[in-house]
Amino acid sequence: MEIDKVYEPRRFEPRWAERWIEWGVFRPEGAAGAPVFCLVIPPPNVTGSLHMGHMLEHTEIDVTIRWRRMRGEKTLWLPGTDHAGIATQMVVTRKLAEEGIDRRELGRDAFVKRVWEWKEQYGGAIKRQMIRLGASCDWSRERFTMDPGLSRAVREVFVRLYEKGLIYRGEYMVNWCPHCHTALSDLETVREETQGNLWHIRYPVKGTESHLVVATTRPETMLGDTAVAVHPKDERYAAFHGKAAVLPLMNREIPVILDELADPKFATGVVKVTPAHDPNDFEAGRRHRLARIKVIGEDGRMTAEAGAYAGLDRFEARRRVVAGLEDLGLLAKIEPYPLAVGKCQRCRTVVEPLVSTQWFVKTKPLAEPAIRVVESGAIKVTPENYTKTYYEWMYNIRDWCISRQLWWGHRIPAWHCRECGAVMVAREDPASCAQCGSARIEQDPDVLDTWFSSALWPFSTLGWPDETADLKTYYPTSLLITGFDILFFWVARMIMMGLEFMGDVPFREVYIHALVRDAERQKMSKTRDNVIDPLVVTEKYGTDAVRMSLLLGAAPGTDIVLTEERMASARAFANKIWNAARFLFLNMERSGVDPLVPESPEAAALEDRWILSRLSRAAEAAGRAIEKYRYHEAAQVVWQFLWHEFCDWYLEVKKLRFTERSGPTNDWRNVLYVFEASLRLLHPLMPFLTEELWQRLDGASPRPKSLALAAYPQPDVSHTDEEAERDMALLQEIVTSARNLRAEMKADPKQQIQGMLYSQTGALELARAQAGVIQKLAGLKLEIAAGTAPRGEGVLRSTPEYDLVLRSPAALADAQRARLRKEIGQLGKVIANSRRQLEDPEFVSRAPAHVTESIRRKLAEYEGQLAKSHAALEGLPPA
RNA sequence: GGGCGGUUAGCUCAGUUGGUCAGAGCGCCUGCCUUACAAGCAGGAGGCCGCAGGUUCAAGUCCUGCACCGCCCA
Repeated sequence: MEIDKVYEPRRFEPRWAERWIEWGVFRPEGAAGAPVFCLVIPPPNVTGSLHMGHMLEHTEIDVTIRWRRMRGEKTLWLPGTDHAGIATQMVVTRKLAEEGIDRRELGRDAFVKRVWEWKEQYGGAIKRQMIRLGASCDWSRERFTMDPGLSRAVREVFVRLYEKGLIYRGEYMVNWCPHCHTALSDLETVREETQGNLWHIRYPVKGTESHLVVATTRPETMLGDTAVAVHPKDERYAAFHGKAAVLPLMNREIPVILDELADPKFATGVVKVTPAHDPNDFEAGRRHRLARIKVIGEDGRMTAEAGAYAGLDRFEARRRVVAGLEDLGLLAKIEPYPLAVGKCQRCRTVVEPLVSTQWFVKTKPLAEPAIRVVESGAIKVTPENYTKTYYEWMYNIRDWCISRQLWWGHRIPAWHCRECGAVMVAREDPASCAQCGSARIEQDPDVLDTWFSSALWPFSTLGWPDETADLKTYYPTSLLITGFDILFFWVARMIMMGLEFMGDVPFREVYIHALVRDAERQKMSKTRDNVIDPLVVTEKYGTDAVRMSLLLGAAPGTDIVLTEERMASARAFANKIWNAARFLFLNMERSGVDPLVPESPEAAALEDRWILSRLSRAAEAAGRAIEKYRYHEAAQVVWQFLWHEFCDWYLEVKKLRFTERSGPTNDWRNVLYVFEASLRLLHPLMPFLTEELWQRLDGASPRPKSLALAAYPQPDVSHTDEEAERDMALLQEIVTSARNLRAEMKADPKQQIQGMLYSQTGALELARAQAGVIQKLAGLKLEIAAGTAPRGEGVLRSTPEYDLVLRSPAALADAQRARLRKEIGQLGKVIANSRRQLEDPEFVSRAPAHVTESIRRKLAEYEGQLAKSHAALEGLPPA
């Protein structure tokens, strides 16, 4: 059997990625009555390409999915992408601009057509990448938020919510991005700490010689001021109640109003009120029935209302306004002031709070049941801490602005009658006005927020509003794995929509994964230029190694620091497994054994009983860890088992038993059995390597075409063998102490050394039975005797179970003496500790028996060892 | 301002209900090209578990305060 000397994943990973799909391995199967497990992917943007965050998310999902599948569950991972309204429109607009085409000249329909063309051409990148990385999704069920079916779901939901009064249209203040030229939801604006100023401006008070000084971070908005507010209880300004101020630069008279908007403790305690350009002022404006004067337009330029400043960019207007005030001597002072500026999540433009007519979802009624399902545990969130964040947001939820002034997306199914002004919201496009019969109706130009369609994802992807078989089988889905950054954007909204339209939760569990950071603990981002491209490192280290390096760090609630060193070490692990396989295959040939895996082991030798017991425990621990999203633990358990138990000890012992042309002995059958089971154990974590190796084995009886469909190793009580584990541990200890002594006496690695082992316990029998193994692994010629070691024979290691003595030149006495003294010192400390505890009557009377008992036993052992160490020290020739 | 989290070996982190739990990987030191693997093998060093109190027979583990760091929301 041919096998490369070094693990080279590039040679087989792409092949398996394709074959798994060809073979239909990832379609949900499972015996009748098998449990169903379904997970819908957090849909990546069609515009995007895969980054490390995706790879982590997909790896965790894939581990879970593969493990469930191997457990025989009917398992579905449903993939797809969302249409990313703003991002995609921006990308295509830019591309058109490069061709010298203006989107507006092109027109809406032609533009949308171009976006679809673009999507067909580039939108497949994510899918290809996912396939390459082995994501075990059922691609036959791939969905896109703009698919006809999902679009129908969007429309149905919109109509139903509208009919129920949960969608309304109105003039409100929204976050407006002057660059993307659309309204944004609160969540789509990100706050950024910026160094700004607090400008203190004097507003002359009419009919007096005095001024009111207002402080503002946005002086240009003063052009739209329609009031000045002071706190009703602020005595300082009592004299100004009922007066009016004269707005500088505009010479407009504006009232001094009493409102709690003004914080007496902040700056001067006087605040200018601009109802058209600030959310708080907007509310104050309503309370006091103030006019709203819009001085900044949708394009970020000053409107005609801004008088002399009309047409200026808003930031230029700011400079001019400040200069103007200065000229008038009305600028009291400029104070540096840090502030959190709202920016567009997509393009980083400073958002402008603007009053405009938008569509909103009334969220309170939807939020209440969504809070309850988490409180009641109908949805279990891991790590649990995130529930607090969730509640916090949900209790203070605000209405959701869902209209976007874009062309790419689900167009709002509302029609406006130009004759009578009626608004119609309908499942089918109307031909005429329902109220006046006029044919002069026009569809609302806006589209819906992409998250509106994403919120329906767990059921729209399964066929809703039709009652499809998939919907019946897979809803509610079992689990959602996603990042905390979209807890509000997406998770909360899916819960609300799922409850409203399916009458049930969209998923039973949510696992929130960590963030991937670089070596300096920085978040990976394009702007920081510290991203590790998954496909690049996958080429270099192998997909399996990158997966493993992510998993090893994936402890719940802990961010992952990812470095290439980690990937290199994971690759070393893969290489180790690869070479273990290579060793087996080469030796099989030599021994004339077929790669035929028996159905059950024929445990005979100690190492067989031991490894089967360890395998059973590893399978149990790995499964339990995956189930609890403790991926780091699963990875560690499997790593430890395969490398440090299977390779380091089991194969090393078996190596001694393989002889040429031996044929299929029990040793061989057991090795093959354990190796095959180990590949199954490792498969969810490292699918490519394990599949590649597994395919080179045959089964004694028919087996699935892919390892992905084989059974995950089950914990097997008939294989757990405490005695074998104890004996093997003792054997390992004997070998290790012999190697340790050899190192201490600086023995030539190739030199066989004369040794004596004395024991008065069960170790005697074990050592006699395993003498051959000990001798070979430790490089000894060993004599075994009952009793304890006599003095002064050579270097000694003594334990409660045995004394091991290696013959050595007297010159080594110094090294031994140092070691023994150190040992004696350490023993002295633990003995003193144990004694102190045991002499404390409180401890003895209150601690449970097993604790005191174990300390008593240990104390006896320590004392015995101390005596032996002393004796050995005295037996040494004088220094 | 409100909320959440972190502080354990040189680095990155585990440590599930308080009772030998002081651990892993990487790095470091020593010796080995032992025909599966130098991406390896064998051996080893290294930690008052952030600081100060408290609860308990017993505290990385529970409570309080403090210090520093990070994140979210206003």
